[in-house]
Amino acid sequence: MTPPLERRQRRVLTDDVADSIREAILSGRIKSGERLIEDELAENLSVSRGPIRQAIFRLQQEGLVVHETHRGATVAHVSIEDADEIYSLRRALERLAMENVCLKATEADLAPLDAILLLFQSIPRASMTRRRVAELDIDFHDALFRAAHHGRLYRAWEALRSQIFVFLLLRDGLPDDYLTSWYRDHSGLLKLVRDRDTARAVASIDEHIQAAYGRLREHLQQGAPAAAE
Amino acid sequence: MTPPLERRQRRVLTDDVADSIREAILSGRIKSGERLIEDELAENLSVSRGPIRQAIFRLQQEGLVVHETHRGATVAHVSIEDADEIYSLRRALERLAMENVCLKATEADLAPLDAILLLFQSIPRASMTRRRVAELDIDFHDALFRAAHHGRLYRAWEALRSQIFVFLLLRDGLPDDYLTSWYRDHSGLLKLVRDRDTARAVASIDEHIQAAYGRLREHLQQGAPAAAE
DNA sequence: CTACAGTCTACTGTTAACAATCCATCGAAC
DNA sequence: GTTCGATGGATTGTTAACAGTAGACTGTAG
Repeated sequence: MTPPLERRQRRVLTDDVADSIREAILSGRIKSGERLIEDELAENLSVSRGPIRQAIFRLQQEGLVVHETHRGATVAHVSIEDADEIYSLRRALERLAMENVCLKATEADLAPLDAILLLFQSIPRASMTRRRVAELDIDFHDALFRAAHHGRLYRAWEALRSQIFVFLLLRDGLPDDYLTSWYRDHSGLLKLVRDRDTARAVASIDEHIQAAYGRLREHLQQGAPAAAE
Repeated sequence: MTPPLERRQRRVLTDDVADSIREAILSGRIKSGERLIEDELAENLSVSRGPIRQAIFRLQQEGLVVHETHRGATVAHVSIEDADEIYSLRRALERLAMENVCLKATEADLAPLDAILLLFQSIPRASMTRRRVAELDIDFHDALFRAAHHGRLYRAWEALRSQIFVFLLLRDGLPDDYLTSWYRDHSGLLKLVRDRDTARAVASIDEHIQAAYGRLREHLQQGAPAAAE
């Protein structure tokens, strides 16, 4: 068997820029609705406008940014209707992903999932932050999508990933039972995959996403609007 | 009711360039696997490399082009595994679209669908080309996705649309029964939507996509490989 | 005070020149 | 002959200057 070592994509300025801006948005340093001015960003990051523009288009593709011709880019709002769109699409994608994972994933594909669960357990609850859980959550599902061996599906997921991350960061409390059920749910999913029990795995992830959406809806409706205007 | 006249997005050079290159690929003027050289395209289209680059990234997003850092872009191949990916993802998307259409589409959203069916009937069979049917087919489904009022779903569809179009163009025959069933299938779908019969509409479009995939598979397996190397 | 037209500024869209990278070619060493 | 490393040309990544647009601002008329 040929070792499948892929050509490592060189990192290019646009990549760094996109990471920086994404991080600034996710960390809240740039707030929802705020304009992204190319010159300004170029100055801050000591880079010309070319890579900035490309990065902005990429972030638009990720749904973090809205771009209008001749009017510039602004950080996207996330309303409750957006949550509806995001989670309904996510549900369809994760179902398909799960089918493919059960069918095609090798043990090597599943190793990262184990690693994430292990990492989760190794972190003392006291030092577990909302952000940390969100990262592990996204990483877990990302690994799942990778394990599906379905390039186009993975790219559709990429267009949603950051937006989901935003929602995961919204809640600020970290109830103890949430952490327990987080581990139970995810390791349960992994177990079903290892059993290659496609039907139940799909049903289970469907339920998983729906539950997440339910919690989010509840939070959005009672709490403040999703993001400040 | 406020007239929902949206701000019309100004067309910008990148848009024209993307259209030109897309058309060149779809019409076969640039063949699968061929390189897209920025300078060359810039010269041909009398435009600088900036818009060319953006257009290439957009086409990559549409799946028509593969881009590698420092190595340039080439027209994507479509193999039988790609067909698998494309149609499985398409199936998931169209199901979700159909759900939303049955739930949310207004009569105004459905008018374009009527128009397409009417147009189909108005074209004499003798002058019906493979390309023409393919366009009507894509337009029909595009209108369906629009009617779903689900921005993110629509964008996921956009990332697939051109690739599906490529497949539709592959077959060269146009059997008479294909044309009859084309009309029957599509008008049947529209009828179910008008009845707001979500369950059957979803089942029906699912079948519709699966059948299309079946025909494609058959063609790919017996005929030549999907595209010349 | 409100509505409208003209100007002005800040910003995006576009261009062309510059820098860095890849890959094919060639030659030398083994 | 084959493998390895250097050289050069072709092509992409990056930059900075130029061109055009949208929206704010001013002033004027009603």
